[in-house]
Amino acid sequence: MAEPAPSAIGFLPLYRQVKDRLVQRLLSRDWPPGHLLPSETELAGELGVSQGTVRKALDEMASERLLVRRQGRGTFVAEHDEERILFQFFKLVADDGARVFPESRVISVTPAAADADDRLNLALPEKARIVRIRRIRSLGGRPVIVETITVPHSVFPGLEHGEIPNNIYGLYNARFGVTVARAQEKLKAVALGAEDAGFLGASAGDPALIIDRLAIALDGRPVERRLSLCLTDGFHYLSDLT
Amino acid sequence: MAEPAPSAIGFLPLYRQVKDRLVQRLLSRDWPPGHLLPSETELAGELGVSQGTVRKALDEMASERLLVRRQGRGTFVAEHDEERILFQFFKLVADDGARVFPESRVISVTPAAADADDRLNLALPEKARIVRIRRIRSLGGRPVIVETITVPHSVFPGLEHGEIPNNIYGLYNARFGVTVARAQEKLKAVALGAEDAGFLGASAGDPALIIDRLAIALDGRPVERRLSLCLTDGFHYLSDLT
DNA sequence: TAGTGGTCTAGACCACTTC
DNA sequence: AAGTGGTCTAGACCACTAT
Repeated sequence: MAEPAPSAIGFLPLYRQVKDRLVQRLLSRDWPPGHLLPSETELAGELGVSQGTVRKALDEMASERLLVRRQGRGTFVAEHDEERILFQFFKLVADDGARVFPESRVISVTPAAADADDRLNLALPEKARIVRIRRIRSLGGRPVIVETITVPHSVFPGLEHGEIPNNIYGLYNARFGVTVARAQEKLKAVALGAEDAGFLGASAGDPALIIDRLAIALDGRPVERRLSLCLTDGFHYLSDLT
Repeated sequence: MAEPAPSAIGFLPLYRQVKDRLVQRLLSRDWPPGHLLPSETELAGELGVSQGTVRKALDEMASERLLVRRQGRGTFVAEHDEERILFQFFKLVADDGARVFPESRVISVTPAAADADDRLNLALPEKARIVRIRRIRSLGGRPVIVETITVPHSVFPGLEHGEIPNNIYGLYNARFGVTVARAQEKLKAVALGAEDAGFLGASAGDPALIIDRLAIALDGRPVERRLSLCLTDGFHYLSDLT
């Protein structure tokens, strides 16, 4: 690690090599969520680099929300608690600005064969199996979201057996060792169909926001596709352009 | 600047003080967009701090897109060119992923008194004047957005006289010295009204995405409110959750 | 070749938390 | 008082750009 370690594809700084090694330890669950990492000085000693180089790697991982740094206490592996979900992944906010974590009522959990659309989005091979979860989510007691989650059976084997908790990313993490690191959402306005309108206590043809999310795991794999059909009277999708 | 400079409200690191001074020079137009800043070493000498401290201030400003750093060339003041607008502020993307800068056809430019809603959003006093711009924007030749822009007359005096270019943030910058630094967007799904449907070649009642943007200038003032009514067949709003 | 930003090091001290 | 991350410094060398 003391060597410059030139790479065929340009130049890879030492702090990036350090970061890659630390990410590996997250992937291997060597350091599970909530775990306290060794101090910068200890890591520097272990890896044979200076404390400043370790620092740069840790700072970059913290900026990607993989770690949480707390002065005086230490550096911790980030957790998928409700607060993180609420701010990083749940963008629907009441018009008065209040952020509320939605409650969920599961409608169905169905194993099935992946169709062409699923295979394309989740990068799955022919004949792959998926699990589809359908649930209604409520904000302040009012049903406002019809959610359809599609995940590869290979990534979450046996997901269809057992409870589906409200915070499903916490389950992915705890039961399957899969950490959702980031996501991409595509939004459109659509007219509600009869069935969805029924779930939401609205009328067929009413406008609704459809959020098409693809969630990416720590290792870069797409691990979940989620379609959310949302009523937006009283709520809005909040997007910060920074 | 060599003093720790303790503050009544906690502790303000030296690099933040340096950053504040550099931001002031941007605000004062001492360094206009596109300008090449002095090198890190020169700035460090001028300000009486180490090069590493200047570096940290510049890095933070670059991460906020106020500056652009280019190895071997220098550090430049960011510009509001089309490319930046396209990636930072224009989130509507063709379904095949192509990013296209929209063309604009101005419908009206109207000075008026600010209503209660305008005053609330733009933090304006009673009896303030505003200018309202209405235009139709097209993607690939097809009209898909009805845009209503509301700006304080006090911030952009005389805006109503003269051409409204397609890239209006470039105009704010060049003609009025106002740099839009960030924005917040609130999205809802709505049913199209008859007039808007006419502009877009759609039918009244069709679902549309409404984007309610508040743009914030470099100094933190809200300087523009923009309502965009968008058709989303063939296009979507792209949001990255990182 | 000269100048810029980017990386890396070593060491000092500060602010915050815990014991 | 001890340990952590956060700041600041000084200096060396590397990668990239322009001339």
